[in-house]
Amino acid sequence: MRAATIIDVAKHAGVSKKTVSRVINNEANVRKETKEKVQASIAALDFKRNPLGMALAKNRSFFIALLSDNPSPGYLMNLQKGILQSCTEQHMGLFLYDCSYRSKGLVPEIEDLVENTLVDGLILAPPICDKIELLEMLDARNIKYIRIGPKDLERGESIGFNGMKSSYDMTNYLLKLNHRDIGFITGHPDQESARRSEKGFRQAFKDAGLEVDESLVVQGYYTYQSGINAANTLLNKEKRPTAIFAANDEMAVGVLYEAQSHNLRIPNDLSICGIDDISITTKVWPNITTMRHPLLSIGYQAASLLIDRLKDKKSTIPAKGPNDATIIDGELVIRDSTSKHK
Amino acid sequence: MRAATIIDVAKHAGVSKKTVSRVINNEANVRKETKEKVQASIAALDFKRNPLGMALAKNRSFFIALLSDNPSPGYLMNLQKGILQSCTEQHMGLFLYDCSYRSKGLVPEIEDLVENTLVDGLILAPPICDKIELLEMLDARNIKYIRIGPKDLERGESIGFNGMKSSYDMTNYLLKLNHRDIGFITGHPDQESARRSEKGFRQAFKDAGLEVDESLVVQGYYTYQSGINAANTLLNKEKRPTAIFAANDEMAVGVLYEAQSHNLRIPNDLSICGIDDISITTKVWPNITTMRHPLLSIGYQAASLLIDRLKDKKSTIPAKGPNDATIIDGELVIRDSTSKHK
DNA sequence: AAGCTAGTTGACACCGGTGTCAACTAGCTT
DNA sequence: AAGCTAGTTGACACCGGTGTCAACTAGCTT
Repeated sequence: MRAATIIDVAKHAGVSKKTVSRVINNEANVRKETKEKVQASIAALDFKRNPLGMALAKNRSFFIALLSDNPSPGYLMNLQKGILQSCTEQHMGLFLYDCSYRSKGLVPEIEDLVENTLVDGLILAPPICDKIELLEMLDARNIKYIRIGPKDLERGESIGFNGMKSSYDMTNYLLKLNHRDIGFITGHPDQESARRSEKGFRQAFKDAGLEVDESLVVQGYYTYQSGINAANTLLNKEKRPTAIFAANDEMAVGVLYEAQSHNLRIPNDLSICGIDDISITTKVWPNITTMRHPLLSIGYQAASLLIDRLKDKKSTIPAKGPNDATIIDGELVIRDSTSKHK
Repeated sequence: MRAATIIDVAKHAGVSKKTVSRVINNEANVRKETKEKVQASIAALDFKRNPLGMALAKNRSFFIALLSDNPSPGYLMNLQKGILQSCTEQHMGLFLYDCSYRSKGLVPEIEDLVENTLVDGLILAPPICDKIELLEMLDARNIKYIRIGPKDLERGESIGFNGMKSSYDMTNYLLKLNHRDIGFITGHPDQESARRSEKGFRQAFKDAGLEVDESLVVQGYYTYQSGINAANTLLNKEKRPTAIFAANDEMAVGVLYEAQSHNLRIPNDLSICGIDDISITTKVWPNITTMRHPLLSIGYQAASLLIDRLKDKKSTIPAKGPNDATIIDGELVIRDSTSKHK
């Protein structure tokens, strides 16, 4: 049994297919009784609009894509969930595309993706959102995008969190617990967020009139393994830190592992904390103290914003000016991996 | 700059658009020099076929959907990754759909999904794959699907792992480590996989000439929290088990948490193991011993199989008969959460 | 050279919708 | 009643491809 088309409905209702189209799209200027007649026919035939036909006619695919290259699966999972939720609500499809930030062929790769799938817009997760060549290509092709947590705010709209404040707040919390020898594991050197969190960490020390022990600041790369490595470095120092603050949870989980391997009791022997609040932080023992970055909500908002922008595609003028970013504050979530230093 | 269409290419090459179409689709019976001329024009104009036009003409969307309702994010993530990989390779799109197995409106919900997105086929993850009403609806609409790890093998093709054997092997491994008081946390009572793993557990005891202590078999639901609850029950017994075997890793992680809350040293005081080999098993301390179920590979194979079947859609006769399942064996991965019982 | 056949090509309709524009209608004003 | 205007409707072309079928062509056989 073939599905009913717009022509079937038109015949059934005794009107033209254009009129049916008007009713479907809820356009004004359709006489009330005509509208009701058509609606009755739609119900009678169980008509559903074919999205492919519409997409072709409207020259829009009703799909958006999420471009990511994030080392923390938990981070991505939450983001994706939020985006998916918004997409489902608004009857848009979501295309996932996992790319490599460092790949030389990234721009042509995405160009291909855009051409082959005809996505209407893109959501760029960090660090992809900071690939300037990519943004230039998208601008040139006039493809709308929303950046999540970008480095600069020069291009397009974006949504992100106040990474510096998160880091500042967490450091303050540790200082308040009387920790002074705090190990800090930085984020990936390529990413601006890494710089922001380090800044927040240093600012908190400064504001407290304290000095950062540079030997306790260790390079990380946002990955689990880099957390392990950094923790190993820190824990083998003659002067071991009493707390380790990792710039994201993925690394904090690595720190926890390494600390337990060193037979340390958490939080008695060592406090550990991270940033993001990914799900694994409440699955490990002990649960990890973190700054909650509401990734699900951010994904949801980013997708909603993008879909909104796609609706009024006639307006080439951006809805708001550049430098146009929504910044969301993190929230301190105290769990069992941190305690007062005696 | 508008993208080149098939008509542009036709004009450029001085042929009809049908001939261009033939070249694109690599059809036989095109004269060699014509083909080359067209290919030159395609290259010159940087032509890319519009997938929407093709989809509409062919009455196929070139999308498949993954239907899931799985409580373990790690399980799903791996499956999804494998499926996505195959889809990307074969130029198919993937639609994710997270539904609720127990929802009353599931069947109409999926019916809507299928109509609104026109997916060509479906991959059904457990436990969705066992929803008979859903399968009947899909059969009636003649929509192809592949089931992953289904209960029965009556309908369509499927791919799964030998859950009974995995459980049997793991139990044997524990027995070989001299464990006798083994706590077993079952899977979700609705899912056949739960029955199979319990069967394997019992068979191993039987084959070893031992008896299962029924008080150590506790109901679980495949979720992290159910693992915690079950572990709590087991660890508070007067006769505490020396090992706990959870029917999936998600629960095993919960067991690990609870055991550590009870101040137990793993594996010295308690051995813990699970099934699946999801990524978190190598992030917690200590890493968890498990049976590797190559979910990524299974996802990949399932998608490839489905896409294959969609290619010869003329053949309504199934490529192979019913009862047609690929069964993959798990592999014991020994890590740090299990040790010999003294 | 005529006849045949397999190979090659294009005209046309179609997939299922939407946009444009002209024509028609209803209800008002004069 | 004629004229006007805003509201309503449908014919037609189009989005970018593919399927069907008939016509044409090249190269062979007789």
